[in-house]
Amino acid sequence: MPTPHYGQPRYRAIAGELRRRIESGIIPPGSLLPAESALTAEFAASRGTIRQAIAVLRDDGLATTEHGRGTYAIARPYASALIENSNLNARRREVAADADLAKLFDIAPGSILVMRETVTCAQDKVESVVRVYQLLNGDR
Amino acid sequence: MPTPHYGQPRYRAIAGELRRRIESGIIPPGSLLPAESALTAEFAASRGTIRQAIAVLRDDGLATTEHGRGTYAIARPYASALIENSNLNARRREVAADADLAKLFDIAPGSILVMRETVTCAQDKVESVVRVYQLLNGDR
DNA sequence: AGAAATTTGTCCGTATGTATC
DNA sequence: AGATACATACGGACAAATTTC
Repeated sequence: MPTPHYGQPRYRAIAGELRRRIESGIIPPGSLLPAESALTAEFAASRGTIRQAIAVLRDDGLATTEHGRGTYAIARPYASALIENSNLNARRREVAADADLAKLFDIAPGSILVMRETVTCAQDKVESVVRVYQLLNGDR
Repeated sequence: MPTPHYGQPRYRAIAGELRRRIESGIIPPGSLLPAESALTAEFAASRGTIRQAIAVLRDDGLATTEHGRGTYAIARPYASALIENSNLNARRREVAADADLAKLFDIAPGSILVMRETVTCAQDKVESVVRVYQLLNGDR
């Protein structure tokens, strides 16, 4: 199919469906989601779209993914935040501006900023952590 | 989001930022750059734009890409000298690791890290603040 | 212990539609 | 009109971690 993104994109619809299954217990916490290949078949979507949907779940803290294993459902929709994701690059968070950031952005300390964190690894070790702070105006 | 390519197109600005990280050792030679998806998130740009930026790096001999693996930084004996971003201010500080950083680097919270802070401006306004954290000693 | 299958990670190329400069 | 950019979506291929046989 082409790409008419009327209303809701497909990956969001799929993410919503998977979210329902997790939160309703159809996919119990700690269990594996169906493999990407299975979801591809079930939703008749491309793998990229499925992976996008799963990324939404990860971003919402509803799932974690392990290379070669699969994607696990997570119990609490919140609170785990960043902890399990240290092996994954780029996460978006909203944080309070510290004094320095407040001064730079010319905002009040404690105001909310968007932070994106990227981890660069070399030889199994964390090489550097990059944190990008931005105002959260027109972001999606 | 609109498309204000004031002066410099976005993909060139991103290429410039990545170039800086490579040439400054933030992304050491031989290591992998963050994946396209990670860069997409960090720079809040579309995949096409990120790929364009990486293409610039390849073209400049600063990176090579391997199918299925990723994009590697390449050691460049030359100094950049040429390219842009005079509106970039970087400074170096030593800071204590917060809980997240400590976990990522596998060090004790409160340990000292090097932080380099870069402020990028657009039209007199602070657009984003980038903080790069690295270990003090065993740097390459 | 080793090979094969499974599964996720990443990149490649392409395509459509929308919007702005 | 053309260049830039975003968001979405497809299909294919190779790489790497894990599991299974």
